[in-house]
Amino acid sequence: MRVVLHIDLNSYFATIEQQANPRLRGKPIGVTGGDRMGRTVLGTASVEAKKLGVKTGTPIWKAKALCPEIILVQGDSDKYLECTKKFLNILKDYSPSLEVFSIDESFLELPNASFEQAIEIGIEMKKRIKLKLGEWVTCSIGISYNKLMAKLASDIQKPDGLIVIEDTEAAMWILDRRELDDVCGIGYGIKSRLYKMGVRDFKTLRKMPLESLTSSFKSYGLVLYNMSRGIDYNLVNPFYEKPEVKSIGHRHTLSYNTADPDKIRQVFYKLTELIARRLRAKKLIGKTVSCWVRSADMSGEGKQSTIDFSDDGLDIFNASWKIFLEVWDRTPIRLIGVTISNLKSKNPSNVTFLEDKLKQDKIIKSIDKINNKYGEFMLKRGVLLKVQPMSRKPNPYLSDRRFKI
DNA sequence: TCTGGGGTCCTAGGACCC
DNA sequence: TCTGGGGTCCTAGGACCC
Repeated sequence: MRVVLHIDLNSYFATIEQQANPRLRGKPIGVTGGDRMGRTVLGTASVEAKKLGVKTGTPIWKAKALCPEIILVQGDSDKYLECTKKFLNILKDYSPSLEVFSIDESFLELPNASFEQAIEIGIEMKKRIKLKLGEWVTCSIGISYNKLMAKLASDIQKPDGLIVIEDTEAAMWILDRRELDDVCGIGYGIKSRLYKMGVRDFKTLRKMPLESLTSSFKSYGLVLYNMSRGIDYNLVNPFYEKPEVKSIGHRHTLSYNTADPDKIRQVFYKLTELIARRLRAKKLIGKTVSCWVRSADMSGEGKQSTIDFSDDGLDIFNASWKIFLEVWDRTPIRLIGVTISNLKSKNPSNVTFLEDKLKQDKIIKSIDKINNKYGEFMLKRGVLLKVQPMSRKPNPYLSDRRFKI
């Protein structure tokens, strides 16, 4: 039996702010991003604010309406990252199998541990987190036999919880008392599709034949089928094996809707330059530029196109602006988003690896071609002589680990 | 005055090459 | 001249997470 912990820092940004500033403690606070007015939403609501119906993601104007005494605090991402590092350093002590799920959530797998030992570790962890990050910083820990149920378990008791779900029987008992979208992997879209099929809870979902789920949801049908039974085969992905970023993007909601091309172009310049700066900081270049536009009625449209690998803001601007002009119907727009994906390292050593691989691929192809034509043995020897100098170097693609570092 | 901003993953079809 | 099938790249679109 696997033992997986999910550790969730409660109202993270808010508790960090309350820890840093005693005057905020015990009060409803909301942590905001950039601007405090207009069309922005809360990054985090404190426990006190949550009690008054203000949730993370509530628009600021609405938070003020629900809770006029709410104190808005400007968020400080550097501070949170520093705290997260301390948090992860504590978790690392218990197992190398640590997956960083987000800035305030992690999975930890304890090989060869019992649930009793996991509970002890959980209690100790909580103490150490408070000691290191401050008395106000609490976490909810879920312990179970897979990631799905560990995450659900940590959600049950907030703040400062510790819940264990030991087996599938307990899992199903709990699932039957939760909403479909309480589970990680079911969001608004899938929930409403299930509702239309007459499935409103996990009990009913469990009765659905696998075939009818796969016919509606394709491969995700099996995931749903398993979910309703508390089954989840996903492994904990250790942080040191996590691949590099796959895409870098920015979106921005304008402070007011506009159809003024000059204003919009200014935003594009800003977004694309920000993206390019981040690419350069990570020594990456990207190939696919996507642009997404949201109209005043919240409907959206987007497209993508490919460019030559680049980390130049102007290249990204040109590509995204071109897409925008194709997509834009000249009505006022609300949001602009630009993302670059298909990234690779600008690092020359990696580029030579890449070229080596391309060359090797070509050679392998020609070997195969010749062999298919003339038979396996005779001609292989001749071609292999040519490959020799190249294959003396270990192929980095044979070892995942090497390639990722 | 409804609904931010950072991401990831998956599917499917068409183009193109061998 | 009429074909199969595998693989890769590109694009669109959908769904999910925090």
